[in-house]
Amino acid sequence: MPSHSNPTITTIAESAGVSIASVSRVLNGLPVRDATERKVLAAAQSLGYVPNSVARSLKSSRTNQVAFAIEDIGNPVYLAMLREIQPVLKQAGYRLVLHSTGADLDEELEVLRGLGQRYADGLIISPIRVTPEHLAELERATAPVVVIGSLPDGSPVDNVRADSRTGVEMALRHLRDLGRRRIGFVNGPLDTVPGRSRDAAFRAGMRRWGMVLDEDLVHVGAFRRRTGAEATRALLAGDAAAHPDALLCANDLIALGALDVLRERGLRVPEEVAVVGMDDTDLAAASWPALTSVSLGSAERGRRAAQLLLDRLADPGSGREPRVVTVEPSLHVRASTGGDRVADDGAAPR
Amino acid sequence: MPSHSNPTITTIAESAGVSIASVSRVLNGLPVRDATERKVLAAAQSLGYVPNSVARSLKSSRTNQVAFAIEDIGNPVYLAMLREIQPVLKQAGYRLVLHSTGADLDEELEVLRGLGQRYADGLIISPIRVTPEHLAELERATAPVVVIGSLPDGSPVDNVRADSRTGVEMALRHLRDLGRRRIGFVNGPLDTVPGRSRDAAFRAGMRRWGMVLDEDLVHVGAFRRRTGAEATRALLAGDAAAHPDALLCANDLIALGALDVLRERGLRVPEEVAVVGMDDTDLAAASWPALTSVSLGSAERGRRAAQLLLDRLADPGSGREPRVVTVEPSLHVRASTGGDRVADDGAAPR
DNA sequence: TTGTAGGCGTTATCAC
DNA sequence: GTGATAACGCCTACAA
Repeated sequence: MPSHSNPTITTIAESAGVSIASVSRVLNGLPVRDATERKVLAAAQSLGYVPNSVARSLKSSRTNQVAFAIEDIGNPVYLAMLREIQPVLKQAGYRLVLHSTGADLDEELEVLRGLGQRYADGLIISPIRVTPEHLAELERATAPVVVIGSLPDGSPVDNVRADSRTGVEMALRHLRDLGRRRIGFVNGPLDTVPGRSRDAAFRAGMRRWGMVLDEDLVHVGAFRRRTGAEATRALLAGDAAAHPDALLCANDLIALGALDVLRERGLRVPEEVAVVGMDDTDLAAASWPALTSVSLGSAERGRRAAQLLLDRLADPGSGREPRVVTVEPSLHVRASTGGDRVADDGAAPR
Repeated sequence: MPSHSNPTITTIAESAGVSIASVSRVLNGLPVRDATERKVLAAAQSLGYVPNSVARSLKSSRTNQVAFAIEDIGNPVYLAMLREIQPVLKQAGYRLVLHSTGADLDEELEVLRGLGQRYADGLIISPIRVTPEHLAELERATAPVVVIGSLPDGSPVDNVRADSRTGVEMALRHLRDLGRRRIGFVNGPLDTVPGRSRDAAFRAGMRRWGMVLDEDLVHVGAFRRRTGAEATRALLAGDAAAHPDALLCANDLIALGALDVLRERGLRVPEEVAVVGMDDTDLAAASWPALTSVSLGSAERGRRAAQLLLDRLADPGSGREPRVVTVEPSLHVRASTGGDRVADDGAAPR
């Protein structure tokens, strides 16, 4: 039965009748006489020795931890990132420290500053908004940081971006090819990174494919189901001739709300109104009709971010140029725009 | 501009012209002469000093970290736990280390053993299966552990349980009250904790409410959408008189698969077949018809587990009896059994 | 009030 | 090959 207090190399050294240096050597596989090795291993075994990672970290100044900071893990987009990041880090021998900051900018900055405490060797962060304070903290960060989300050119850290512009273009082109011309757009808040970029993408995309943008068909609310419902009600309020024949929703939750109201009004989807969501979360496949959705590649963004960070960590000779990676979007066509009616198998088994 | 190498209390001491002890005292708010305090704070400020948490941990033998280990964060049940655990720990000043073990029992045991490395002050774990090895490791754990999921009586650690028995009873009673008698059951693997307990709960529940259990209406597969679809097809294969008039599905994903096939066959839900899921995930509200689902209180289980652990951590005088907490289930009635047709707002905004 | 010194558990550099 | 011994950065008796 192993003793209950924690054995250290000193304990083992005494027990085995050697010096702590020899114990350390054995435990680290350095050359040692056979007999010594045996004695040490036997003692370690019988005492139930486990190396203390904190002491190791102090000596090596490496924690073997990487932090990942996001606004809310409940958001499927961040969850998708996390699911990719986790195994990549584990594979490389790093533990994952998870920070969920809430919609609080200060907490986000706090995480950035917290790096100075050296509890982690690096950080992956997907900021809600990028303020000058963010850039200042990134500048002075004492450990490698990778940012998921767009950063101004010339920013000092590695950066993994989505391409919502192209993603929205794909969706609009799909709708145009289906003969739709009166495209409604339901967005989240314009003072968030995704809200603003999706708004810009919608405007650019409409122009790109030569469609007329009717401001009456553009609604802004929250990234929630309720917004989708309310906006859709509003869009269906006036003259039928003015109704949209397609809706682009800035995320899947909004699209679900839109579907609720279309169903309630007896409008057929996609025959009368086609609906497209964004982010391609599990909800898209769960809804009925299943939702066509633009994927901005969250999973891949997570994976790429983790790889960039590991790369930095592996190469101590830093000073390299910050790298920018842009992940390709993709369009997943399902029943809500007339695509495949066979449901795909959801992602998360139990 | 702060120097780029890391200032330590030694650096500050030199810069301020005092001893490291004084620096430490100032930083920890111990009584110091005013002038000293000023000098030290000024030096710390201008050098951009941040205390090194590793060194602190080595000295204090507290890491201010808590580990949370689950099979897969993609599983909404574990995600719900995580979402509750995280803020509770943060509030108490602990960082969260996340382990996703995959379906691998060895990795799970590895996490338990890893506690010996002292990288965390405590652990919350929700094991896939509880083997004798698990119990042995729990016995010798060097830090407080809380297990989410049932443990044999007399196990040495705190334990937060679901009550699937009562949850299933609620669902079956609901179906019986709707006049349903031929209840089908679609389950996941029987060699998993949830699979086994849900099977037992179904059998007990049918007995409890005086309904006849027809083994032909019981199907076992995976906890996936495909299983729901396949089982439902099989259940609808024979004589119409033998078809079930209600389906209890062991999780929401299975229920979605059942809905797919019922829709494909033109069977009305709930009029011809009522459907109930389990776990009450976001998918339940997203589906159409929205899914009635049994919640086993994952969120609350997470919260309670975190509280139990904090409790242990706060009270160094340990040796207290292990505590067992059982969380009440609840039934969320929606359209798939004739409940409210108004969709609720999904959980995760963006 | 302040400084010196020892120790938390490891690793690594010396001599022997 | 092995054993003292000095760090790593911090806290804290103890002595001044």
